[in-house]
Amino acid sequence: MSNNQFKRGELYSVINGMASTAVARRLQKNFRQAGLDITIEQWSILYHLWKEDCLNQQELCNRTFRDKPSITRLIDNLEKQKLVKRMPSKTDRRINLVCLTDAARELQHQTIDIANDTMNEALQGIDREEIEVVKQVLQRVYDNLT
Amino acid sequence: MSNNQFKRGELYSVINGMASTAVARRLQKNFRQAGLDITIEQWSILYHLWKEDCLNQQELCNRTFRDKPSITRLIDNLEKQKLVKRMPSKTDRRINLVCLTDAARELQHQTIDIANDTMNEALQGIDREEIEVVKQVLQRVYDNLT
DNA sequence: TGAAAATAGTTGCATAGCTAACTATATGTC
DNA sequence: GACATATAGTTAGCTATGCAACTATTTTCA
Repeated sequence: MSNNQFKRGELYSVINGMASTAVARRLQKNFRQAGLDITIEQWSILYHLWKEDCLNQQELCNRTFRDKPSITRLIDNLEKQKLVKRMPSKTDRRINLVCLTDAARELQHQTIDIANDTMNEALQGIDREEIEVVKQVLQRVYDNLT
Repeated sequence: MSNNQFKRGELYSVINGMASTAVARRLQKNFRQAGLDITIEQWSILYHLWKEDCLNQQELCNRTFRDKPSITRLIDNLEKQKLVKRMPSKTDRRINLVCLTDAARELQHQTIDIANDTMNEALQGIDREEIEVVKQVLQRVYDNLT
């Protein structure tokens, strides 16, 4: 096979594995070192609820790019840890609203600095315009496939 | 919290979730539609072996950014499907060399077009320089954290 | 109004991820 | 040569992911 044929595969490798894995692991490690018993996946759910509380599960699917069973189980685990509570919607009985507890609101203050520090570390030496390009390209990749 | 405080988190969200999930799912779907019973994770192992056969497991860890137990199980599953074979190294008895079978070599031809088509679809409307920026930024993110 | 289609969420099953603890072999040093 | 240390790989336990099939509601429309 020519080298050319592997260019795309290599890019797949880059987009899919490397950076995201490294960032995720570092963030997880930094949470743990701060004594916070929370996974980055759980954090990413809380992150969206901190921006807008009491989203339903489908909305969390859309915003986190996960499927419904994944959200069901993440919410199960977050409920076990008393960080969120499922509240049945009054207008549509199919819907669960996922609402933050006080404990989760407290967690926001504990994690936001860790997340910012981690991303600053990850983005060291990369300038604003490059970051902008990455965001736009990844957004377009996503749009191309959905 | 100010909007500013969430900029980094948002970028994390973008790098970590969106594009990579979308590409992975599409690739998986395209494999399945072609009747290929293989996961993208398994494919990514084969991808490295097609470039260089008979790597040991630790080397596969390094090249795929996975940890050792993950590789152990991926190789377990690939062996079950008769796509690779563990060969004990003759010079160092701690080491397994992971070598392709004929079936896996055949699979290369069946999957390479699917992978290329998928990446072309994903990268539609994105020009070469932008792709270059993304690759370099993600590489630097990785380097910053390792 | 009543049957079909759409939507929200759950459950079962398989794969994959991470950490920690473990075995086995190899290396380095006194 | 022997003991400490490093390295390769495996196992166990938990969380997370994806798909398919399922239940329960709501909406659509003939």
